[in-house]
Amino acid sequence: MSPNEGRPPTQAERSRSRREQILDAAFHTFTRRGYRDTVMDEIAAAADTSKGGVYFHFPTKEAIFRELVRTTANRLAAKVEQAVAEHTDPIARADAALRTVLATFAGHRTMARLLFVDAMGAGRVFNAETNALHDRFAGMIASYLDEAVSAGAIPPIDTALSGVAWFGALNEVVARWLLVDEAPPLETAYPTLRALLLRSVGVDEARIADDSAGSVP
Amino acid sequence: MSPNEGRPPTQAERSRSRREQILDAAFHTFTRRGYRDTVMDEIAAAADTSKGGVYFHFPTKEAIFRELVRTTANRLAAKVEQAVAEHTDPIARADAALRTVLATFAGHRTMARLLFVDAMGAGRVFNAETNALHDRFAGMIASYLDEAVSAGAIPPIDTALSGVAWFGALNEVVARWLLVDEAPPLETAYPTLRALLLRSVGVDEARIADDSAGSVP
DNA sequence: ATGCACATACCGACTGCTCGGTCGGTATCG
DNA sequence: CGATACCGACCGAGCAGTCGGTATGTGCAT
Repeated sequence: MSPNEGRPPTQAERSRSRREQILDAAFHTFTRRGYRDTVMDEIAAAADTSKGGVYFHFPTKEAIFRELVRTTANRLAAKVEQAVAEHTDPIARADAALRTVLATFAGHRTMARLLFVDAMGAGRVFNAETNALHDRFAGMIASYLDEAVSAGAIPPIDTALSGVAWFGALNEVVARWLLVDEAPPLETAYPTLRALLLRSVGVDEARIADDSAGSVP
Repeated sequence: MSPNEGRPPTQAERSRSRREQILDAAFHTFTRRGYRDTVMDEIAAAADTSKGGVYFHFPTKEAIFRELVRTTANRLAAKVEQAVAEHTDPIARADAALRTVLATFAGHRTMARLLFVDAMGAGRVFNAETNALHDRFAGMIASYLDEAVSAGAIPPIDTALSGVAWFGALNEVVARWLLVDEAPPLETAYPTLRALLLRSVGVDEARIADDSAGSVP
């Protein structure tokens, strides 16, 4: 563990933990109320501090939101890349990516909400951000598809557009799941979505039926 | 034409045209600035009237927006249904729907923006609205897919989820096109997207290659 | 240890501004 | 003379961000 155990925490430590606390509170508030409808006093209250306290650690509301989106996206991307790295077969890799995203979102509704609902609802200022975010994930998918193409697993296609379409399909399924009240578990959509997407890029029917899926933690 | 030509317009006529004028102005302002960033004074100015004038014809900002979304969605749905009605073959019908949406959006960037970008950015209040809108179009797609299934043109699949996925893919492609500055014409995406989507629901490769597409006005 | 000087962390009343909506008034039409 | 259409100054609520203040460390000299 850390080198010092039952010791009064230093100022820097307390400061960092306070920061995290505020970030956490902001995350929850943003995901519940959306960016624009979240009031700084609410974040402060949820973080058991005051508005002044929040503004001591962060310069603006926007900065908090940006940091949250960035780190959340990073976390997800890391998870996906890790899952993908466990496979070498290109189709299995694409498949792993899909499965990981779905599983992650299924486990953390709020995470998905922040990335895909609020990021849109945050207003035009964030369009560049959102755009980059979507590009990033669509690009990830496209690169896996590229691998699959050059490995001869699927016929040559417009992988960029396919990446966008895959992402869009995924996004919509997740978004629908987020917005509907009595939502059936997201994982139930996986087999169908998997088949749909793999078919769309011309994967063999035989390969699609072969469900050699590993489990996701 | 209308029964009376070079005659001073009646009060009711002027009122209606003023209403349209305001609706038009609101449409353009909403699509340029987004719902939240649009100010009533801006709408009034764009409509060559005053805030009071706007509020004479509409009770709230929200009412204007709702009406715009509703009528815009109706117009699009009508176009699609009309295009679909010209075909009997289920695949051709689904195809026509896709083509129409793409062509319509290509011709009216702003229309797409209102329906799919602003409707999300309008805040949580409109979630129900947006949800219903997405459901409506996903449902339309699903019903065409259902036809295709019962006609034996494609294997039995989860058409509801496929509709959602199709719509999501379409939506994302359009959204990307809307947000990128140097956008290549949207129609260039059509052949690829068509192939992608049709393949995803198991249409024969032969049928996909057969591009018996009619033209869209 | 004790006192002191300074920094860090935090507080909450207040400010300044934005913006949806109102209201008393005016003009034009029928 | 209504009624309908329109005007724009004004109201008031909401809210991001500020600022003067307090309290709690932290380093250092005595």
